[in-house]
Amino acid sequence: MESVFEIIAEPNRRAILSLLVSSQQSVGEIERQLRMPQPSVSKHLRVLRDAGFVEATVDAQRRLYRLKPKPFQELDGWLEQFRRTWTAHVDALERYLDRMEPPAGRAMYRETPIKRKTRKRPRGANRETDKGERK
Amino acid sequence: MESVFEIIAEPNRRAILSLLVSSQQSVGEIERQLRMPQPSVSKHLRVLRDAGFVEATVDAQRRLYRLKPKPFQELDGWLEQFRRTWTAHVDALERYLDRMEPPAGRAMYRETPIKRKTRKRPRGANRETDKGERK
DNA sequence: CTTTTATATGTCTTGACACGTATATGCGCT
DNA sequence: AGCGCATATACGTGTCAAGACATATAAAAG
Repeated sequence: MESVFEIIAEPNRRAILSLLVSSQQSVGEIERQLRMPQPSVSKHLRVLRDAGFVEATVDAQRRLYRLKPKPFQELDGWLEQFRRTWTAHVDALERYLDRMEPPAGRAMYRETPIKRKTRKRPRGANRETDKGERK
Repeated sequence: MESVFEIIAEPNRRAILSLLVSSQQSVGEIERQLRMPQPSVSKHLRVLRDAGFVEATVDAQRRLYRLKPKPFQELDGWLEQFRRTWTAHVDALERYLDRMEPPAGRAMYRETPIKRKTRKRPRGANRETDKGERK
């Protein structure tokens, strides 16, 4: 469970993180606000701490947890590569061009001779492209 | 399942998504580049399709998959709430502003410092110890 | 038509993980 | 000392999803 992606896949963990946005919180406060059993909270916090999402300072018997930025930056960095995919009109243009021509100069390292007798865009509607399967 | 976070928790799915950044790819191309069994690719693509990460067009017997923006936007929206937590770190902010110059820009950085006093322990705080049933 | 290519889906197994419950550790107070 | 509060951890259990393998479907090539 090493990757930041798996960490935030858990809804309760995301809830905890969102709680901590406003300010640092103790385990008990999180427990009350999320109405979640304390062992659950502690365990999730443990995961979050190990992953670097939060850190805790000791205040007597309680621990005050607060956010740490690095994993979020990592997430943002990953999202970065997709950003131009959705950034407004540029995206539409690119997709349009992509559809017009086969990936020519784009070849990665695996070049497969795609011989295509019939051209693309078969006239028939694509049925299973979207939903219904079941044959 | 079904949340975008769980979708991208899977490393192979993230690999597929990253592959599709450059251009649309057929299942076979993905299979070869990632060196993973074809049924695996198809299954992951199925999940990604259902979640709206990708869409496919039919080209004869093959399917050409390409990215769709919405789930990424959703992720970005979630990250938004944490951004001020790390905007103290310069490079992330820079990288972000780099992409944000066009008109219709959406405000992303706020300078409202929410400073919270660390609360001292509430004496005799009577919380109702809600024992409500969990989900 | 038969074979080959491309992709989808079904089934079964296995392993990870989240949860509940119980218990342990630590601290402050009287 | 003992008690109560706050948090952590250990254990047993059920669920769900990913992988492997086989098979189904569909279109193209021969």
